[in-house]
Amino acid sequence: MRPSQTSEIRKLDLFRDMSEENFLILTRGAYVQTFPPQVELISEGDAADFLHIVVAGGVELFAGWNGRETSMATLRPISTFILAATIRDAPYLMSARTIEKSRVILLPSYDVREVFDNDNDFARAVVAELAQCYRAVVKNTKDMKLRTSLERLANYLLRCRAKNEDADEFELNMEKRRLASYLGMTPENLSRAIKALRPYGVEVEATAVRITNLSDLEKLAKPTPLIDDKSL
Amino acid sequence: MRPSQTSEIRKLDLFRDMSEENFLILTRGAYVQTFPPQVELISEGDAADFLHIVVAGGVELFAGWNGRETSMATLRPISTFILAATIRDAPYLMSARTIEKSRVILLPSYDVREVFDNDNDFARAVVAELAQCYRAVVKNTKDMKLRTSLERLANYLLRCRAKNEDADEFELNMEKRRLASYLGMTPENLSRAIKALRPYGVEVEATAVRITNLSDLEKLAKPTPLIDDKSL
DNA sequence: TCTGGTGATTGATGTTTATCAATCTCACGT
DNA sequence: ACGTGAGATTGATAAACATCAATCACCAGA
Repeated sequence: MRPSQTSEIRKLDLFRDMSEENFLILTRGAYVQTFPPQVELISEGDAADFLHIVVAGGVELFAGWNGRETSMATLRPISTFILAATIRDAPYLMSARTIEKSRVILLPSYDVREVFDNDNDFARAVVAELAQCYRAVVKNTKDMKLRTSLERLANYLLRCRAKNEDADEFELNMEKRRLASYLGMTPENLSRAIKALRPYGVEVEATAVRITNLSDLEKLAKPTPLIDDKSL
Repeated sequence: MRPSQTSEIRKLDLFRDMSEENFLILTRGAYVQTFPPQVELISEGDAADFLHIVVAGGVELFAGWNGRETSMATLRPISTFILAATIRDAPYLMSARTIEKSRVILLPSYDVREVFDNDNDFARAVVAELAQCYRAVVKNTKDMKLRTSLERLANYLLRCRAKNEDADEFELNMEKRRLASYLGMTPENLSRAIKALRPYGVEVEATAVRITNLSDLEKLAKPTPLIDDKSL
């Protein structure tokens, strides 16, 4: 593994405060691989052999049961995934696939656990990361159980807007079928929900979104930091 | 704080490997309080001033939005709750109320974070706990998004059966209205779902459940460790 | 023992959401 | 330019689920 290939993950909160020595242990057995779109990187139920890090492209986490499938999250660089399974040495609860051409770093779980056992700062960084992930999933559960699909879409668009520096025009960064699955609805229902938001000042054309009446949309969406604020 | 009142939490994974000295720091400012039923211990949005531990009774975690409310989890002794908020010094994402007369230990978040910063074993124990909680919420999300309400009920009953040493007769340990909310349905819908499970060998009378045809129920429920196995 | 109140159940009805089928759109390779 | 195919949209229908209203069952307190 050439250092140049792994140095870009050094700035992640998870690795920032780690000694160079331990970082080398972590990366000595690492792979960097580039995958085409739609490649299944991991399958739920498999042993967690590697901690994955997307450094370019995009990765979808999804889960299936009884012939059904649902999108759980979309990861953009630079993000780690399945840290919990790696640390606990437990099977993956979710599958992962590339959604476009992507570069992924794979750190052997064995090495991650070794450094975790010996590097106290790393252990604390893992806590911060896991606590963040945990809270994100709790917020997601609240979104799912407390809101209708129309309200979920409205709030999703407001979150996108916030992520784009409060720009009233932005691009959806995923296919509508995947967005629908992420929001817990069918593609047909998403189409209709988008039309239903037009009276609230939302114009969607292909992947381009324009919000023309923020206050009306917010009156419908009723966003709250306790569900919609990513940093909280 | 008399040691006798806090010694019972010593056996929790979270505290088991901690030095006596650090345990004393953790508990020197602790409160032990007994609450009647239906007392709201914490409200979502509040600052996380204490790490809570139920040592007797029962506590419900719930969340609200826009006049709606949903049950997120039921905690039985001995369980900690809102560890993530305590560690991150962030506001609670969920509220908590007693569901019966309960005894609760409150450890000041400030002390928890102090010990967390100084005790490496405790930091690792926190990782284990958070990873477990994270995976539990992910499983819950999969349950919600991939299954119908009938399937969720069927699998819930199978999980109850497993928790009761695979006994085919057991008691529901919560009110039906709360179970309904936890499962993401209305009380009326739960009533009908229970009736709909009768052809699959499920008899429910008040809180008493009897499973008379396990294989039929399992054929409907299709349980999977990746959603239903608590230890995984 | 009565009685008030809370939760559970049942039936009737309405809303939301999924499913199915038929286009429609558009990027892509030939 | 011309098909081709995957995703998106639309309409019609069906299933799932919520709501509303009316009992019913039960138990804690007078």
